[in-house]
Amino acid sequence: MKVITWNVNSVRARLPHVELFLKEQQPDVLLLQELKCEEHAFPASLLDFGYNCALFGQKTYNGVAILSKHPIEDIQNGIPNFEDTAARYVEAFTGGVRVASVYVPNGQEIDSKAYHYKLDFLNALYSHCKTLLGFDERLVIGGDFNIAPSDEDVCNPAAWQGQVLCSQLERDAWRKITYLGLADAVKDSTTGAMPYTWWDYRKGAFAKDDGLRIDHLLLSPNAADALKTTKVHKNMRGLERASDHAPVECVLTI
DNA sequence: ATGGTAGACGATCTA
Repeated sequence: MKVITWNVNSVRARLPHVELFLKEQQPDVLLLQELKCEEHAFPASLLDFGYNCALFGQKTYNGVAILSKHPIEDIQNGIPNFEDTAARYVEAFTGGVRVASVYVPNGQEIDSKAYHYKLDFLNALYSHCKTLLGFDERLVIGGDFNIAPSDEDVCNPAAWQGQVLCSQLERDAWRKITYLGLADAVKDSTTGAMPYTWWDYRKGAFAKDDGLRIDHLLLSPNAADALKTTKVHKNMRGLERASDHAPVECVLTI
């Protein structure tokens, strides 16, 4: 089973890329973030590729979805027990796996209101992950976490020292979630340099490979036992009018 | 302390 997560930065602006990607990669499950549209505005053509969809949309900002070749059941919009006006989390059971598409808040500036909202969101995600792990299912949580877990995940750590995406409190929150027993699929299957998943549109960051690894796939023990390969589809970031994020893939032997 | 780019949207806001 192939599961891929991708922050598309507007699904309508990225329609040709997403269509191309579905055709070429045929993922079983595609977890999307930053749709930037409501459900009625989601491009129907994407479902013509043979996908079912669980969609938690929002106008202008945020919006997350699960596309799956398999039937989708047990859909949950938003993190349970967390008040949030933003559409940043959708979860469902499909093809024998529980999957979630998560778009963690960016945080804007250290100590800003947005930063504390990010930490609150991560704390709620931690609590919910603890609940989900109690189900003892195969679980894949994919998304844009807006956290580079360590300096190995940053091309230029000095420039990002203490900044949002790299601050200690964010990394502490990440560590707390993974220490529940969730595997960082890409890290665990990578030898040598970590692949980046996001490159800023500004200052020619992609051309310089000045990126960060902030999009992740977290696997429960049952899913991690089945992990075969991972891959970052960096080529998608190099296209004209690309999202600033590349798709991140894992293949499970189930 | 701001800039650089992108997207939605129609002046700024988020990233």
